[in-house]
Amino acid sequence: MPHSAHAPRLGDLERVVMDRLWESTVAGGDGFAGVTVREVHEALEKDREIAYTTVMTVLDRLAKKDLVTRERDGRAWRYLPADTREALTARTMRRTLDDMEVTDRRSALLHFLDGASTDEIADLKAALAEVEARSDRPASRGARSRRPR
Amino acid sequence: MPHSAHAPRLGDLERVVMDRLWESTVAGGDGFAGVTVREVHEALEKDREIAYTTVMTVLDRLAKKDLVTRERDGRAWRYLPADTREALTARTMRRTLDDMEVTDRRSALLHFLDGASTDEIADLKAALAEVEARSDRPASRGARSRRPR
DNA sequence: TAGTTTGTACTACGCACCGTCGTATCAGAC
DNA sequence: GTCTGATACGACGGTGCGTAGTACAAACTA
Repeated sequence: MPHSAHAPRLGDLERVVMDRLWESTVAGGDGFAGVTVREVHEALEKDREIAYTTVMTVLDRLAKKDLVTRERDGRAWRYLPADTREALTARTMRRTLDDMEVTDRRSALLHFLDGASTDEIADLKAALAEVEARSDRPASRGARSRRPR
Repeated sequence: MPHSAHAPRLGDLERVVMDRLWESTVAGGDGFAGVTVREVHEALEKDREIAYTTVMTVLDRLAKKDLVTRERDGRAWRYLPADTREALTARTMRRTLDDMEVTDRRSALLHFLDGASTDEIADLKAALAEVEARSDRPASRGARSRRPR
């Protein structure tokens, strides 16, 4: 198992920038090749005053943390989220669970469910059903076996 | 929804100290009234060199973050973990899930399960069964309020 | 081709958090 | 009244993050 990189904590601005990248990913659809610093900056500037270089620094740090990747596009870089929001969320949750070295995992999960809405419980059951279906038919590879590296 | 207190991040030493408190809680059993700075210090000193006041500072900070509570005992304070390891773990996980504002929670949970062992899946199912049993018999009070020690 | 624009790279500053501890001080036991 | 065990308070260095300036290279443009 290729134990992926940890999931570092996100600062407030880092989070806003990630939000922006994720948003662009959705909007951009399949052939999405990332956004430039300028694009992120212009988007953020609609809400608050912020320097272009600030955005650049943040993007740079996110890249160093492997939360985003980047590809050259002429002189500029195009930044892409390394993971979906959902994958990063899951990784962070998992890291918490692993790091805390709980002795009674069932109890921890119980506490977790304690704070869950009925909607969320339904989501969880759906997810559970899905992994089970998956392991029932391990041959059906393709669509779902794509791991979010 | 009454969004409970946040779950601040733990530093390395803070974590070690919490570990110690939790350990004492288990060992101390029911009438456990907390440990003193001295006791924590003596325990930590077995593994590494560390000043008494360092331990005091850490305990103090943990108290300020409401991760531990303290009660007077003569001139000294006795410190107790505010939550079990399991409860804190769950709260931290929940916080991640809530804060990340996932649009597709089912997908996030699916990713989460992706990293789970079969053991863990079993734990999760057990926990799920438990909350369901609980909500099936909402009249059976006592059960809900009895904390899973 | 010289100036303007557009983009990055590098450096820096202030603040908050955390590991680390020293010093001051205070309440009791002798 | 001094000694001991305890706290309170303050401080310093490192690191992460928000913030941005400056220096410099490439590409357009007049």
